[in-house]
Amino acid sequence: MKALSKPKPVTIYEVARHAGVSIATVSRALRDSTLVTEATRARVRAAVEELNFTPNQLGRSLAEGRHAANGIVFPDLVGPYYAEVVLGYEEVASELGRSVLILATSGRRDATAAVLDLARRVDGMAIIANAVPDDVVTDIAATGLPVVLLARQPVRGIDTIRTRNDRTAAELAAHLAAHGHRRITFLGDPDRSSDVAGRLAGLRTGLRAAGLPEPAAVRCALDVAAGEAAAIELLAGSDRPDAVVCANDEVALGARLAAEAAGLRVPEDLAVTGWDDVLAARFTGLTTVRQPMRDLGAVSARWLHHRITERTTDGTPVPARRRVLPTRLVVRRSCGCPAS
Amino acid sequence: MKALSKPKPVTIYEVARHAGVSIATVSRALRDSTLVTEATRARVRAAVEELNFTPNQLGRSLAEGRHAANGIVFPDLVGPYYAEVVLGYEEVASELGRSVLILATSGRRDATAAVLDLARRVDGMAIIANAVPDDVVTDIAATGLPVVLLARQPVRGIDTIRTRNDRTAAELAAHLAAHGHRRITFLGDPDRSSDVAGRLAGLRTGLRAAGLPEPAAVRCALDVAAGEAAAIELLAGSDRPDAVVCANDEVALGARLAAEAAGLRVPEDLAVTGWDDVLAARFTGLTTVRQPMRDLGAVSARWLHHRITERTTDGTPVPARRRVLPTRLVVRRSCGCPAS
DNA sequence: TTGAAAGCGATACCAA
DNA sequence: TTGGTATCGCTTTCAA
Repeated sequence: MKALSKPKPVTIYEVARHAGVSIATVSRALRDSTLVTEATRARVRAAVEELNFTPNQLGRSLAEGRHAANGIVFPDLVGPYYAEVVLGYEEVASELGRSVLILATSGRRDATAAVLDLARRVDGMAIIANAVPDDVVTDIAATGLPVVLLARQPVRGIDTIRTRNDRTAAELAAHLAAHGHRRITFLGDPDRSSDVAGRLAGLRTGLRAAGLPEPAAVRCALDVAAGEAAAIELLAGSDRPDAVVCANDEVALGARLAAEAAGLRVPEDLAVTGWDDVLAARFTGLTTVRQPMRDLGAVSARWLHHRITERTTDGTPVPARRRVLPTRLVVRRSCGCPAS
Repeated sequence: MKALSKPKPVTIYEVARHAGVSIATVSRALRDSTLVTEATRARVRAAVEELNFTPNQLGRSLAEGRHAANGIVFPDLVGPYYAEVVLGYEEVASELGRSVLILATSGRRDATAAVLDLARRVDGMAIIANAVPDDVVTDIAATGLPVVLLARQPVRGIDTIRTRNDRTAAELAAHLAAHGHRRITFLGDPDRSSDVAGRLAGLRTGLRAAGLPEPAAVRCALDVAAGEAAAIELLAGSDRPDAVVCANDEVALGARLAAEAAGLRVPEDLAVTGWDDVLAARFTGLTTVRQPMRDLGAVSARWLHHRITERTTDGTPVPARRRVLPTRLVVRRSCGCPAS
């Protein structure tokens, strides 16, 4: 063992010298097939083996003018929601030979700077929900960097993929109405998420169609504690609802805790529904809505790849794409249905 | 608008020309403070503004000889476990000014190649559990690339961080023994995860200490379906246990389903415990063990950063570090304790 | 089929 | 304090 301090990186030059060829030939041998004799290719391979050469990705990328990497930006990874999206994204991206850089923006003051930094390291990026403000999104897209938006209000000229909120929420409303629930309250903040806004809008539509009064809406964050706190206050009020439709499952679970604490039975005294169908929903009989989160990530990775590769063959600007993935009402006990 | 086809990247050269200085000065103005007049700095800044210049990260990294990026490798992101680890890792890494590349190896044939590719794109990487085989780990570490192992059997010469399995599992065993459970079976595969192996070992130790017989061990994967299937078979057998200790919460939830299907009450007829304390555990009264997953990621990011930065000042090779983070038994109903 | 050499876009050393 | 220029490691014409 020599000095461990500097593991002396092996470059293409050494390989070339070792194989008795030029660096150009080494480069070719390592990628093209046609332009190199099988004999020389073998010599190069041998040298590569012997020297344990591994091409420097930076040099390569710089020369090729591409990163061969994609980014994905999300608020955080709390709860299974975003994690699933990221997983679907990663799977497809790496199938397509691209590395994946992640960035969580929640709770950091320099989110914008971080996203701009990310933009310098990738050939395209997906942005989930409200991870970054609109103007940053448009700024980045204006750079020419391919961007795809997920679970977020579309921005002009940018590809967007969402999951169905309105229609399924309306369906949920009809279902609750059929159960005889009349005084329905929505728990969640429509101003902080376009998904939540869509769910509330759908709920409104559905209730109206059922001839029921407008639902009240109580703002709260998307976690158990927030849902519990909001529900405690709500249930202590004079005009207690007979059903709460929650923006997601965590909130619903929190609402349930509040109901228990208030001595109310679910669903007899208070129906509760969620959204996302997390594991806990299944095991607590929570009626909810399932969405194809993995697909959301997968599709976005695929779209991004198209954008990235198409942009080399510059033709007419391909118009922005939109897609809404289907969601499905999952009926369990908490809405008033008999235990299955 | 001109041709949108080639957004013509703005380089440091244009900025230099625009500001009437050399590229060296531009570079300085954008980083050092001392070596540039405030006046010239202003001119450079103006040019940067006007041209909307953004430095190319590849050029920069190549020149600096570093990626300013870290990798993290995990089997998958299913369940909250790895997601939390990744989140903790990302948070610290980006605080330290490093980007984060992720790689999921589960269910891909070319896992090794993918990890090696990742190794070319980062200054260091964390590897979780059995995401990649030992020999690959040592190969990468031999490269000189800083590596830290998480929730995994230590490898000679490599930093490793784990969470406490044995001791807490023994504690759990004692708790179950105190409940009067005597015939205890373990559900999980100790051969596929050092965490699982540690939990089983701890269970053994604890039961022995309590004067109870050796636990049976039934192998199964770490998801609900696997747990359910394994438990169905187990409970159908002639020598039914009175408690099953599961390798994680998902398995425990599956076991519970099996118990219900078999007409057994939990915990009266069968006690069930899990590991991880996922959300569903809390809401189903599952006795389990909580681990600091976020910390696991955070600490590893910090260690990695040390390794990466220390290696410039080459001195004596710092010996590999080891750390075991504490875990905590969370007692709920499923072990036999009264509902709290 | 192969080699020489010109980039790719920054950093940083050496002079001035 | 500034400019000129070598350098990082690779890809890719252009000739031979």
